[in-house]
Amino acid sequence: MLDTLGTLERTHSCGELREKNVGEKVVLMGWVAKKRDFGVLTFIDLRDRDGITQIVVSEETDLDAHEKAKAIRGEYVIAVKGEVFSRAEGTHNKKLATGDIEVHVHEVLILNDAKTLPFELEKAGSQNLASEDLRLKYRYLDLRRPRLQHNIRMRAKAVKEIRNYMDNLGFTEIETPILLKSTPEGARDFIVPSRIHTSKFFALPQSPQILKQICMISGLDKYYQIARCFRDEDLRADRQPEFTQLDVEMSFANQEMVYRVIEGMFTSVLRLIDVELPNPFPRMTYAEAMRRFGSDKPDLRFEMELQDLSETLKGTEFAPFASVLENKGEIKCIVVKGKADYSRKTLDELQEFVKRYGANALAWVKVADETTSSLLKVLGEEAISNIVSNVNAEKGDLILIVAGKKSVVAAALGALRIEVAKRENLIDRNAYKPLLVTEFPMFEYNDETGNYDAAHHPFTSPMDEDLEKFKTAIEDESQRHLLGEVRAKAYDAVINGYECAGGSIRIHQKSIQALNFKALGLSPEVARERFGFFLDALEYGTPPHGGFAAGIERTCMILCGTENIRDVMAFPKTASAQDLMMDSPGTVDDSQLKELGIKVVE
RNA sequence: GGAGUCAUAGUUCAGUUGGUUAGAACGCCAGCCUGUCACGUUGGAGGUCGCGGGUUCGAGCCCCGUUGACUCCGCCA
Repeated sequence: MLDTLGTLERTHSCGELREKNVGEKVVLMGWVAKKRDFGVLTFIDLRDRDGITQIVVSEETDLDAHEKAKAIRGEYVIAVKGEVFSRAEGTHNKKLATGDIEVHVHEVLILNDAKTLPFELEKAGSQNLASEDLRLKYRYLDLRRPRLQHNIRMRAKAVKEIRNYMDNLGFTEIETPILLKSTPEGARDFIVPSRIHTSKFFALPQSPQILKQICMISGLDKYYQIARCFRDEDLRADRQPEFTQLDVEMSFANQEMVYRVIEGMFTSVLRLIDVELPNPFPRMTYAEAMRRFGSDKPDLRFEMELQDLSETLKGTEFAPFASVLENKGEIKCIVVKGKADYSRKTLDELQEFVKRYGANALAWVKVADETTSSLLKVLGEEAISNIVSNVNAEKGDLILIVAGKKSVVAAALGALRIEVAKRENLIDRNAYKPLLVTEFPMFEYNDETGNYDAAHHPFTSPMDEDLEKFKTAIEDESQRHLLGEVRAKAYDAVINGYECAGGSIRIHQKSIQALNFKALGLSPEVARERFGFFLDALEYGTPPHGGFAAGIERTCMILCGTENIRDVMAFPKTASAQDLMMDSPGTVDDSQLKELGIKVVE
């Protein structure tokens, strides 16, 4: 028979009692984390959100309470009444915050029992957690782990800090609809059928982009929102189909003003973990980031920058390299300090690794008394020694070389740089290195369609310096390739290699917007069909404006020191976008479908 | 859409060259135990080796397929 709570109230949490509370009568409630039974004496580790307190029940002094304690099992929910005692000398537990005291209990209430859990929450002395699918199925149990509880609370603190910060700067929190209209470009939409308008569909927002711009046209001036966003795309360790952004837009703003808001926001949030970010953040153009790090989101916690060998190898007779250089490709490398002793097996692994990014091969030079290289036969000793001296490699270093298309070399070496840093433990876990990446390209060439797509989104403003180029490329068909050179007023904030925020200054003049649609290959009719209301709005006095969106989960991953987005979300989905606890997505009744006018085709 | 890794007791894992009755630790159940906190100790229960097919005298192990989890490429304006 279970006990009832009645009017009993907790006096303390399980994490707060200390030496100074000795002698106090207390009531604690929580879950049984562990029971240690000594026959006439029983110890219970009682856990709640705040910590663990040791409970002692003795048969000698409290026969009834002890009888009850005997029946208690793991994860039972109990309430105890007792008195705080200082622990006897030699029995203090330094591993517990409450380890200097214990509660001697004279009354035990069993508020609820519990089945044996399908997995142990945390095995003492072991890092091994139960498999992820099991923990996701029983997410409510996994969430009992102190680590996850800490992360969830850290996330709440971060969001609260962000609200304070934005509010102090005079921004207004504005909610925008979750039921919007589908637009075909960008990510795939989640669509929602309408019962009232059979055969018509809403779409969930990929982001509130257009609506926040409309807010600027409305004169709301400074908008922000902690906005849920939905994208029906494949997942990654840092990507979920629904996620949360701090979405910000401001009027009469230039890039510098937006940068200050971004810097201040991350600075105030990182202070939650006692980290002081530099002010201002270091900056790098997109071109420089790609050149030096092979990535638009470089991790600056370690060096190992990419170095260019194209000049060194100019005129080489080695056909693969010669043809790469002829076709405007690149030959670049990274120097791995002191790793000339890498085995053939390791180098093979790394070669397989870069092949994923489209590289044909990974060449290497081991600098030693007798320098060896996979290229020795084809390039000759002199060329190898030129490479060694031009990249400032020293004895004991390993040079890893990739040749190919610029984009492939950047992707392969950029990823290899991180892979090697992880293998060699070169990343300082306590370092926090922010970076503003600026001057992103306005367009990306699409190999499949032969079109230029918006690199950021179709409302991004070109840089003033590139406006002429932009216009020429659109007006003169033969100069279309210039689109690839136009830079945008677009920027990202990167911390420790994670793209934590991104944004742009928007186009606020209708004529430029029309040109941009033309550049993107959107006919006026199609543009009107998709964005007509927005184009209309642009005509009624649109202020210059811009903003950014910051990923709440990625920011929290950094705050919590985890590399997995599921660790900072209460109810995440699996890599195949399922919820194993609710078993969603699921089917719906035929009657529901009928009402919506929808037929499922098998 | 593609690739890789993994799947054996409730959990985490081991399982030799394909060969008798598939093991360990933790957890669970029962007993003993007055200072534990990874309690100790005695005993016990617990297995469709993810699923389907194949090779073989014989498959946890080899082959094919499939499902799921994770990671990556593509994708993510």
